[in-house]
Amino acid sequence: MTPQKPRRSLTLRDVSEAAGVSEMTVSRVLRNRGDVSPATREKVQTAARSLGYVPNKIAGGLASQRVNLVAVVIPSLSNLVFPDVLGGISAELDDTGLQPVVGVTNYAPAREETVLHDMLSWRPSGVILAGLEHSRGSRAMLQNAGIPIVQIMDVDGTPIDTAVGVSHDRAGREMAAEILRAGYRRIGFIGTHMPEDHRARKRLTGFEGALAEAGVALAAREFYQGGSSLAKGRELTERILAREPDLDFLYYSNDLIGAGGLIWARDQGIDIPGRLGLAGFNGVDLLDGLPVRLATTDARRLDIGRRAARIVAGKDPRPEGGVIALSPTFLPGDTIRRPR
Amino acid sequence: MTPQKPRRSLTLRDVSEAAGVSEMTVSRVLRNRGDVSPATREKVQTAARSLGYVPNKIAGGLASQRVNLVAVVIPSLSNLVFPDVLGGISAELDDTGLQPVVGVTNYAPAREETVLHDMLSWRPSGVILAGLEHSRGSRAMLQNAGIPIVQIMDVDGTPIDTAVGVSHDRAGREMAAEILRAGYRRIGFIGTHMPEDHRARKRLTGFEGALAEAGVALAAREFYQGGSSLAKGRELTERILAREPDLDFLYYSNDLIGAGGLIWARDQGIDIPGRLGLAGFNGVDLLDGLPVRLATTDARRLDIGRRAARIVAGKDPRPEGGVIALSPTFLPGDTIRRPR
DNA sequence: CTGAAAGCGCTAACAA
DNA sequence: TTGTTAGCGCTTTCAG
Repeated sequence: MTPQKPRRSLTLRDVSEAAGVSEMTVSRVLRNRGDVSPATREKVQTAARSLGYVPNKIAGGLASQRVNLVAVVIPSLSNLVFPDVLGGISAELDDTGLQPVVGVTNYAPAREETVLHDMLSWRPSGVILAGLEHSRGSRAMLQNAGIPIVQIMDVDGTPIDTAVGVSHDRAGREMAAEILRAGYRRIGFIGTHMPEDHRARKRLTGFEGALAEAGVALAAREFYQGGSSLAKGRELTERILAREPDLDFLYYSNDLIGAGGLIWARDQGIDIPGRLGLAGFNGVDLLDGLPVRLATTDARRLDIGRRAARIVAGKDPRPEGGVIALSPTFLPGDTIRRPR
Repeated sequence: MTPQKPRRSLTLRDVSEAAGVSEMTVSRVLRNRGDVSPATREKVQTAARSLGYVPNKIAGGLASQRVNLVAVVIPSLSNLVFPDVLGGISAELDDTGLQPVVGVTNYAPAREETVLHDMLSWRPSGVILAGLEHSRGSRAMLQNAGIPIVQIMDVDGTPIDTAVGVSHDRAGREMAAEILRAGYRRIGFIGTHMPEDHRARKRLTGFEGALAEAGVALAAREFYQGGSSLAKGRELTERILAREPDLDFLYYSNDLIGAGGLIWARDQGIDIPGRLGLAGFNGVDLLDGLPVRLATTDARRLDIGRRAARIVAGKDPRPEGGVIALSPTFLPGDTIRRPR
């Protein structure tokens, strides 16, 4: 009942001997495979439990050539964004016997390649990874893996196998349209300076493109290094307005710095959204309790996680053309004037 | 150079044939084990790379009885708290060849047991898990695993093997002392109603204990269900003050709801910290950009992750008595009066 | 420095 | 319904 700390772990053989049946029968009981008489089943379960047997998936995986792991590769955990995606993935994987295993790349392609290599060496049943841009090496590994590969978050590009996400170009364009419709014209942009954050880059490109089509140019831009935070948002907002005091709108590359800017601007007594409008990106509900809600675009993170997981799990078929494009949805909040 | 999608993955044998050496030699090169002549090494590496060979860790793990995985089991990812712990763990594991694998329990003991069972079935080299309270089944599994087990976050109790954390009882007591020293006397508490959040419970117990020793009783308390958010903090703060308008201090069970309360109170024009003092718990730097910094206790999350990882990795020895108690540190912020 | 043989703990496939 | 046999792809061990 209370086994001592064993020198080596228990094997099927130990259970088999304790229960007086073959290893194969034990294996069947423990996996609910094949027909086993209720009596034997009971005997085996009792034996396994009382010994404290924990099956060895390493051996099982090797024998069955099947591993119930799904590799999930994302750039960052501290991002407020990816926990939501993971939530969606876990929720859909929960009843499939598949288990997500998370790897983090810190937006570094070389690290992504290492992480992928490590995860593929466990022969997972599928891969979910953020983004459509990857090193040659990473692409080669993924192509050769012979398992479902779902690239998430972005659909502006060509997937290796399947992509589930939103168009960031479109998200940028639509935000530009909303801002122009509301009558703002002196527009500034504040974003991270990360060449590897392709989605932020695509949003900016789309944003500027749509402005340009309306004959409007970005009046100022401010970039920062390192992670996003409220503090960074305050600081950059102060700086950009010091340089260009007549800006009437600020588009932030994410909600967190946007919220920092919003808090600062309110503290300064700036009339929002009258004198100055603000918008972020993501739709993180962490910030819901602020006295004023920041305008933003919902990046559909939960849905993206769910749909990706459903494909990997085989619940949904691979879509026609390999792409599932969800619609980024504009959330007006309180920081953009209602257009007349 | 550009292999087609293979029906089965490549094996050592494929590389061995391509390079014209034994599988054993290939294995040696790929693991940097034993002596191999530079010429052979080169040949093998070229062959492996050009084929796009990815080693099979399932087979390797079975043969070597060694798996470079560390199971990390935590209650939640969305908590702002655990990403920091994970950061500390990753940082220390990075140069050890060990890889963290994260499992999430949602504060449910039954789920914890399942997650542990699943992770142990991969025969990891160690386990890091949050908390000292576990089901009988979980404890039995951990005791029998025969690998280092490090319980983190808490030290108020008896570890299975090793514990690294802060005393939440002490954190609560120390906060009580600070509040009393600053002259507050009508003190309210706002916290989550989670029987399984033992650390929050211990903080409250310590807090009330220290108040009682000074002859002060909690004047009001308010509990909530579900996750923490700024919005919940606003709402509960409003409610508790509606019920007990003469409270002069609010102690929150975490920074996020504390910040929600702070924002609401400032919006109401309440004088903080004069008329009302506030404090949270954790020291999450996400909130650093708020115009007023919430008083809190730094729970030493990063250090906890690092120290735990060092022990699992064998960089540090298991401490005398099995417990590493870090000091929770009071951060005064701007929401508590400076004592005269 | 390199190779051959044995086997890690389990499951697929078949036999009884 | 249960058992037997033959591996899964690697690494350990020992021999050259």
